[in-house]
Amino acid sequence: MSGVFAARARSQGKKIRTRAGLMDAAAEAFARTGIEAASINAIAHAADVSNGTFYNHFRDKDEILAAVAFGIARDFAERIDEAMSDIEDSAQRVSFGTRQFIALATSEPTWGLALTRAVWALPELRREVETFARADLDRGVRDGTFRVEIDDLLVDLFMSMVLMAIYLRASGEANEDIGARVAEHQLRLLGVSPARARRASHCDWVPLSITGSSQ
Amino acid sequence: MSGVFAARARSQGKKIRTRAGLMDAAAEAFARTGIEAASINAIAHAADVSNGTFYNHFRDKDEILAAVAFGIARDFAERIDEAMSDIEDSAQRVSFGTRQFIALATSEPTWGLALTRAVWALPELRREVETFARADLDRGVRDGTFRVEIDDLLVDLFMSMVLMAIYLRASGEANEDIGARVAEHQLRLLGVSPARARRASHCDWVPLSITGSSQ
DNA sequence: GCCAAAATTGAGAGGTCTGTCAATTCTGAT
DNA sequence: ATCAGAATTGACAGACCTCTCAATTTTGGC
Repeated sequence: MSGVFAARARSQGKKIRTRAGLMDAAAEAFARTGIEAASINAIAHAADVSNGTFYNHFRDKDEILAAVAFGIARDFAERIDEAMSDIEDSAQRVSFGTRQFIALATSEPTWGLALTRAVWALPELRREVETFARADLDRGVRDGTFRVEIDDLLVDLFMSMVLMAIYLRASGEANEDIGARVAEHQLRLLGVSPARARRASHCDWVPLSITGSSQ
Repeated sequence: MSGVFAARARSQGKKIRTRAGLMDAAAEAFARTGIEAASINAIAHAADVSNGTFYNHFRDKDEILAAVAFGIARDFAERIDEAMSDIEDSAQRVSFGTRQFIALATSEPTWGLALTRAVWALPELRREVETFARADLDRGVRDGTFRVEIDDLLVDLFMSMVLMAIYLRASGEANEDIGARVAEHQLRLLGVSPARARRASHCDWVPLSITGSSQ
């Protein structure tokens, strides 16, 4: 029942394993109660260490929040990047990225919610995720698939749409096709024809899942 | 230097004035430090009353949060509704609503930020604002201006775009034309032609402002 | 101006949280 | 197996927070 950080650190030395356990406990607490309400005492207790040990690994809550959030974001980006390495069509790449990002965040709600909460507390995290997303948007403009100028605002809006989708999914207000529907809206926003937007976003796919792909 | 709730309650009885002072102080605290970090002690102190007085008006922080957030949202909705009573064109109405909402939230950043923070804590608040926005979307579908089906997801996405715009504006990352640009993206998403979307969202207008219109 | 009712005050009980540190236990290189 | 250094423990000081309540001040209808 240990988390993803711990699973990945299983073969490492003690210090790294303890750190990973704290990060899993923190992600779980951030997701369940929100960042502010998660106390260091509670995180340490959930990780089965004393509270003093927390301070041997992190200076304060901000530091573990950054470690957790950037760790999750980087992990998501790597998985998605790898999974779409063989997709050439820009519209397909954008819709695939959106769908997979939402699917990953949903397959491990702890991570998804922790991420949506952290984005507003860590502007740098938002920029890092957006840089990742922007590559495929620029690509689509270069090859003529998209007919709008890609600027910071557009990328921010895409981000806000994905965050809303993760929130709706995690709170039970939306079902699993929300990723495809958000992707379709995004493609229309990019100037793709309605027919092609629908085709590119509702095609068959294999959703990634955190637990599934690390095994 | 007192806030908007207080200004509006100036001619009322003492109890109402004290309550309004607490609500202004709370909005200010929620906007500056976030909802969780704002303590009741600090709110009472900022409102120049003792902490015991707080409990004479509100049961706890949730109750004052709801009062503040619904108060702001209702105020925004009324002002915008009135200001666009003579606009007939559906595309114009939608873009006007978006622009004015962002302009109002920006003209009083305290209110704008308090609102964006409260939306995630009060699902009922989000639904109320969305109901207000949805009327013009449905109208546009009926009269043939918009060519997409309006469902809950679409309205949620519009909301997320507006919240992102308010956040960017309040954090200094965007300038004042962001409202028009967001409105333009929204119209394109609704199936309006790019040319008409641009025309309807970038036209001349008179931005509302909280302080300005109550005087 | 009077005075009952309403509103406000502020001290404090009881609770939680952060961050520290001396004492203890564990780890892994030899 | 040994042991020096690394990691962990848990009690605790100091800070802050919520909510209560008896005492005090203010309000506004007459």
